[in-house]
Amino acid sequence: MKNLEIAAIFGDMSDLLEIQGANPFRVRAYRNARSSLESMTDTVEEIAKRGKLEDIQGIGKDLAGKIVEYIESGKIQAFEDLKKELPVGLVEILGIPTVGPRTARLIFDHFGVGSIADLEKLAKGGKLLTLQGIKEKTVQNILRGIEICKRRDGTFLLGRALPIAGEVIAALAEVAGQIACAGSLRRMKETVHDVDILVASGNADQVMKAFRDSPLAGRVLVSGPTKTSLLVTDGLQVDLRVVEPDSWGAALMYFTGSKEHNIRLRERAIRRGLKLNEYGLFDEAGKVLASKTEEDIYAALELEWIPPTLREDRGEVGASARSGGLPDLVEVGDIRGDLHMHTTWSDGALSTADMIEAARARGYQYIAITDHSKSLGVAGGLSDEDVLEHIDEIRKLDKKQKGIRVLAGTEVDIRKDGTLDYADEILGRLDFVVASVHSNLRQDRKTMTGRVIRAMQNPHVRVIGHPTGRLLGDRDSYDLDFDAVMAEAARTRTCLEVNAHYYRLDINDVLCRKAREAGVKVIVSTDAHNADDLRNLEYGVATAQRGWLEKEHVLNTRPVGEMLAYKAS
DNA sequence: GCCGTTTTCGGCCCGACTGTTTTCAGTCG
Repeated sequence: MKNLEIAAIFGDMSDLLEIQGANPFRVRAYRNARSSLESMTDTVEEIAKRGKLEDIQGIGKDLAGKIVEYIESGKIQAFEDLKKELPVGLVEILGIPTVGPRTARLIFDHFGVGSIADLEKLAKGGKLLTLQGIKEKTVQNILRGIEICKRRDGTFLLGRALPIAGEVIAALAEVAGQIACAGSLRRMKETVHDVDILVASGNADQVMKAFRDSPLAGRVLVSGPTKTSLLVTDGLQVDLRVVEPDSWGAALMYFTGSKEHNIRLRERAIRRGLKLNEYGLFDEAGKVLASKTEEDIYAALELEWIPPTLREDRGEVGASARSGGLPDLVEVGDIRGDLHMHTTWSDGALSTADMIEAARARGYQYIAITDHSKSLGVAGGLSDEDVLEHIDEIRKLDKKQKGIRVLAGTEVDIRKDGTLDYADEILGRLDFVVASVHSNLRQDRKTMTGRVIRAMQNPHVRVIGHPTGRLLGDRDSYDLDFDAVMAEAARTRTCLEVNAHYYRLDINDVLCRKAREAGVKVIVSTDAHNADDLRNLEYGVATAQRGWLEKEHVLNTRPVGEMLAYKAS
């Protein structure tokens, strides 16, 4: 995807320009452009063809020219020139916590260092101490930063970090007045760098002490009167901030971000002659106009309250200024059925009966049992005979249920040529068919796209499971032309899954929004292999929210009859 | 380098914490 390639180049350019000491606003322009390109749903190639690149937020004449240059020649000369002056390895050095552009530049100018490994040797050899302004403490911080870089590899999965945040909140509940999770975790980003916890209390010292003394706490990184950062399990960094109860709303907004969303709000405040910071919204005389709740502050800026999952500066501020402009987001409680789960018939941990019971306990009106198909040997895929036998079992169990409908389903493999792993005769006997790619993952774009499209053309296939196949931090997406996939999904009334497992979250937020725009419905399912996995639904719903999806865009918010009628097979 | 409810030039978000400093620069979020 050229969007992401160009975004990465703009990101590297912004870092190198910053190290070079360029105009900070120019640096920011490149960063803004990167962020725009990363969250776009259309490809730059198409937009360029239409001559509309300058319509993209943060792209002006100059950057539009650079995008065209990259599309046509595969490189950007300005970036090549920059790399001649500064090694691109400085970008990774800038990624070390505590090392900013000035330090990176200082070190490079004296030692010509161009990688983290080289920097680590210098630091350990005591060479950095010869530099003006660097003493032992700074060296130790750089080395610690390098360690953090190596260990955390930058990110933690949402589904790992959120439970830890819950434990911290529970541990501090007694000493905290109000307490909440903020930051990217509150926005439910798929991966987070750290956990932000916000507390309102008139006695900050007591809260900070309780935090430092809690059994979860590992090494303390910084600790002042309003902020303490420390490391917990697995090197996850938790930042705790304490604010006065009167500025709770302003602080919660500020620390929830995103940074870009906050900047948008501050600009709006400035245009009104106001100032917004973490303490409140102030007029020119310094008088507080709003601070206690987020709703108050948004209202004082003539905005509707914006749900945290939308706060990414993807048009939400503008939408919130118009009455009814914000989406009425789908919620966990709207989901009536989970349509992707496994049992001991293939690679699940529970029997069919136990899985049904676990799902019923969550209050669903319907579920689909969808074990793997025959060619997925590693996951115990069911033979033709087995799947027929399993259908019988599910039908018998369904008859015994009250209040929950159990659909006989399958997660059928999409074979490498786009045909399915069961004959239509078998698929026709099932109530619900999920079709997924599990093999030959490295096909080229055209082949893979054709393969998925062919599967969608089968009238029995209601949804494509984990459509991109990515595994967060471990495996990239298949190479798919999503414009073509979405168009065919809309035409055939085939849904795309939002696989809710926090290791997948597939499709992601950006593709959810694209699906909405393309008129494609999604189905949020857990792909549960045990009872605990069923709880992952909240991550999938949050991803749908981040993609601006409303109840009507999510098929499994509908009653079972209506859901099944959507693609009549 | 972008962008327009003050606009096509002159702005561009704001404060806390740390370390190396005697009043502030750098980094971070």
